[in-house]
Amino acid sequence: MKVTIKDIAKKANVSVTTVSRVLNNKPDVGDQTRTKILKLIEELNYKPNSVARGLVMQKTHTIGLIIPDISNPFFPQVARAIEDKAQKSGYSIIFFNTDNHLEKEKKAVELFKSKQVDGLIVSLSLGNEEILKELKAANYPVVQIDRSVFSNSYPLVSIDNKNSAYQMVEYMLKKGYKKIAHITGDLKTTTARDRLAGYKKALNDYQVEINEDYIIKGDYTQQLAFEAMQTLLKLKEPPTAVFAANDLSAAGVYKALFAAGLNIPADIAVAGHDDIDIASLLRPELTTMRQPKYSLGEKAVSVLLKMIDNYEAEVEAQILKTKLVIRESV
Amino acid sequence: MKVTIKDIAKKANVSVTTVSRVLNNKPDVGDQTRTKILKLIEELNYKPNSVARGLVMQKTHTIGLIIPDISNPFFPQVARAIEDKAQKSGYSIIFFNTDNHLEKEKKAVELFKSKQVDGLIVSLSLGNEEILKELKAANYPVVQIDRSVFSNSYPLVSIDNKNSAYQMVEYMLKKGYKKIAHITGDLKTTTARDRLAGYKKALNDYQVEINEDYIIKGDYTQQLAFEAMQTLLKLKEPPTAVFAANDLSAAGVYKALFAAGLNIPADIAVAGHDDIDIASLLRPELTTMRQPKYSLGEKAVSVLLKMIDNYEAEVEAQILKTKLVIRESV
DNA sequence: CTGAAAGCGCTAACAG
DNA sequence: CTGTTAGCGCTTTCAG
Repeated sequence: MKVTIKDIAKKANVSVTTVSRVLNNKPDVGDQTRTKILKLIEELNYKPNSVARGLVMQKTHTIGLIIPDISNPFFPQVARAIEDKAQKSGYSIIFFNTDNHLEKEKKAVELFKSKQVDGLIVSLSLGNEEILKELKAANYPVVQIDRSVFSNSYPLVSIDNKNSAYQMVEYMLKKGYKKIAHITGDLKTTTARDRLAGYKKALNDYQVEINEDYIIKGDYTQQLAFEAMQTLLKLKEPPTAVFAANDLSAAGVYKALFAAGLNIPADIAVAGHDDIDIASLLRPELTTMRQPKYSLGEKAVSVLLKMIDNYEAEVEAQILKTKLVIRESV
Repeated sequence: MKVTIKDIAKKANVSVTTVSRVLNNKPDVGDQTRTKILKLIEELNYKPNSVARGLVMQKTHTIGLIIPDISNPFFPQVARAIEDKAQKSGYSIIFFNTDNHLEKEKKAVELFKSKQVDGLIVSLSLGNEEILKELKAANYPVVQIDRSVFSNSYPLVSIDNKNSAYQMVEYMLKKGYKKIAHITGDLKTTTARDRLAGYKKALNDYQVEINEDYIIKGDYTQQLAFEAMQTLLKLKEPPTAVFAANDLSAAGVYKALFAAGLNIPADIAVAGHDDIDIASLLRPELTTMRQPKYSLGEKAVSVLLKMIDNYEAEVEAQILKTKLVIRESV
């Protein structure tokens, strides 16, 4: 059967305490005893049961990750960074996909609490401020990633979405485009709202009137962006450029444009946001704003670990920089 | 502080045993007592500690997932399916990236054992048969996904890679291509070896001589495929078609071809494998073999759960079908 | 229908 | 330097 600390103790003729001491590299163990025990551990291939350890230590060395969808190309790199960083620090990652579904987000939090994870990295939807309030009241370590649903509660690791969108639209404006449409992201998220705000601000600052027909609601998916673009094309006066809220949406725009026999950027210019892998693979290559996806993940973990180690420590939001990546589509 | 079963018991003036009974929906509890306890649980917002439960039940309702890299576009969909299916069955997923690194794979297994996960879904590299043998000896529930490193030990959920590659090459052959090169995947994996075998077999069956210069070792990454294609182009007699071991490699091939000012498929035809999202986004759209990624993940979980529930149950390998997706690149 | 007692595997005072 | 004791939060006989 499974070998436990007792087995080691018995075979070594010592108490479990002593075994526990060598397991945890504590002093106060005779050299002879120590080596004897170490040998036994080796021989019997004993591995401490971390569930038992977790129970007494009140610490599981596990982090819960709550994201909308790991198969959305933005998240794998973030998740990879999170797992890398966690791995290095001796933590494991349990992940949970929510599809931005409020009920699933709640379920995830309950699950993680019952699993006694040491902290949470979350990307929630607007409407779930309650969750964070409760967590906060219980002093649970949490960091928000990508989007914030309740900014004053927990540190956020993200980018300045408004400014990032602004930069892109400004670039388009400076290129001479005036009829710029915007396909939004899921407006249940702060990121989508902020990008929309950035788009509007840029137009305002450059004295270009905002045309509500040019703002179509999307949800960050290719499919909806495809349909949005079709709507845009049916306009009396179609736009000459479109800023898609993310690259996946830009890909949907590409498809609609190709289907209509239009050329990018000659007929209509297209910009995206995020710089996911496919951006440089699209033809023409997509002009977009690069998010430091890997860094976001790393930072989130380091901020969280700081909170875990010392809840009182001052942990600040980390707003990383995006970068305009000029390629061929604008 | 955290509310425990004891707190509930105390407030309800009953023993913890009774509370435990209602927690687990056991009979033999008076209606009055039950409702009283239920009310208290609600009021105090009590959630059972699953670490403690896991310790006594010897069951954590957790599955360990060992994959090379979640940010490789093939895996997110698989991972999503795994998490979905697990979630539905009350299990959580801890994931671990190994980069096909033998040491990391070992570390992952050790970690998961110490965490007492109920089972493992693994995608390992050749050279780590030992791991599986040990696991097997300990009767640990494991299912291999995508690739097998030790076929007779544990069930494999995957596709018939040899046959799949064969189909693609056969299609190219029938299209009239004779000078077909192959950029392999990472030959530390069975998938890459099988695809290579399928490629060779197709050429043989169609009496096309195998030209070793046309077989370039890759590792499933875009970068190496890019370089491989450059090598191919320098050949005295460059190929007229190339079968890349996966779509990511095909993307690398695209880049090299574009850089050389060549047209696809006019100058050189390109085929991939897997049908990841970008395949239909590339221009020209990529002809490839579709892997049922989501199904692979689902099946892996259901096979594993069967093993967990009853280790003796006969669980068979699941070899799913791939599908030739003809688009524009061949 | 209910409770007392034991124990899952481990750590942590406290003695000696 | 080492062992005894208690206990983490929960489930499970076994009595009553």
